[in-house]
Amino acid sequence: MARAGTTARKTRNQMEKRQAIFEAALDVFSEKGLRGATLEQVAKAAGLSKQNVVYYFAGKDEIYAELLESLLQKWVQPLHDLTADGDPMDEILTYVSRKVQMSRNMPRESRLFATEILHGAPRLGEVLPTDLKALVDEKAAIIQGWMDAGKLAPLDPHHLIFSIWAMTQHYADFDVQVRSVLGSERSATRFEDAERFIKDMLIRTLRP
Amino acid sequence: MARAGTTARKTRNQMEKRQAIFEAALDVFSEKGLRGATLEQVAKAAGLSKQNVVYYFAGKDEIYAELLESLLQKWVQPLHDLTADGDPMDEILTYVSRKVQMSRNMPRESRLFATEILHGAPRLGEVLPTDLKALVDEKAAIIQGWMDAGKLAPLDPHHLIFSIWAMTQHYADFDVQVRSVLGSERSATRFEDAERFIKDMLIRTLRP
DNA sequence: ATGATTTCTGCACGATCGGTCAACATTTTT
DNA sequence: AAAAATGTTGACCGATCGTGCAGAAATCAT
Repeated sequence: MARAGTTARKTRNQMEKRQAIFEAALDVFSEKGLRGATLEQVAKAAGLSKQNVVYYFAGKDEIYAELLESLLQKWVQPLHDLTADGDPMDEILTYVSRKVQMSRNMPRESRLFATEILHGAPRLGEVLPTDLKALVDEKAAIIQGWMDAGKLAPLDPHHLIFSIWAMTQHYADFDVQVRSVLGSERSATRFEDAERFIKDMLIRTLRP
Repeated sequence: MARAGTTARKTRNQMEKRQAIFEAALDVFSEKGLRGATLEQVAKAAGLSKQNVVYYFAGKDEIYAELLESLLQKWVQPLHDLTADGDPMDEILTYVSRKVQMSRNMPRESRLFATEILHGAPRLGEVLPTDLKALVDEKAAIIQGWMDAGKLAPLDPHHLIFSIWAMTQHYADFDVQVRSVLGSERSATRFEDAERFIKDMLIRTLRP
């Protein structure tokens, strides 16, 4: 057959190889960007030949696009899990915890999205003003409800979410800078320190 | 002569052309990244031919390196201007103002540095652990002094500076996302709203 | 075992990019 | 005005990259 993946049906082997390519692509793309990375670097990182990679994916752009799409869900999951059920402050601090945890454990994913958005999000342009906006609006409404009920200090919920994104992701995206400024000793505990700092800041800010 | 710029002496014309190339390079590099941008795109944006650009600069990498270096000073100036002389809260809020202003008026510069650091800062790796660290340590010591004097609530000054960087630069680096989530109406006032939000947050946080 | 299907490679094309060089044009200097 | 220095362009080269394709190799079904 000409190429794998032309049909929706995927064998076990195909899934594994595709997964290996995804993993390699995440490594390479997050470090060098889409345009800065080469197919051969991805292939080598996946332990395959360049032509073999093309057998499993139509091309470089398709790998990148599918990788981005496959990570999107996981990336916004913590915000999804913020619900109106729990205690307001707890919900927000738990969200911060999970976001810091993601910066620590998934820095490649963070940098991948950061680079994409930084360059204008040409491959996310469709989903940002629809899905992401709807999600943020929904959660902002919940937070607004808490504020209206006097359970949190009144602040703009959208910008509150932005500030949490910014502060938490900063430690993944700009890790080199953070480590350089902190020095080698303080760098060891940078994520714990960051989590504590951000939580302290939000507690002081949001306390009614 | 083989090339301009081989000697340190620069004529008026050379300075102007080099400036035009810098301006064009800032446009192109901040949007596409170093590897994603081509010399011809820079040349076209500068109104010159590709060969003519190479006449004024040794090559693409040199343009990028010199551009980065020429912007570095301007980029950290606001932090330099934070001194122990003024009122603690005023100094910090003024710093926030200037950083938000830079995100609004110099988004290309912000994205240029963001991309560079995101990709490991291979061309800044020397200056981050020395100059930048020294600068941040100095200002962190000032803030720490204010906290010790009971003029500000006690918090980690380094992470305080990181959080200000993160929140303010977020509105330049991830502008597409911010605008998508806010929608067209609310986007119009995003920088004013952000400045107010961040200041409110810091006032509540740092109030002793 | 044998034929069909899947997986992988060798070869190579076309395009693009960064950079070189010689020649030509313009400006400045004497 | 002549000469020298500076500025600009056209033609081109080597390298790299993404991709297509024929066919070999391996795996699987019968």
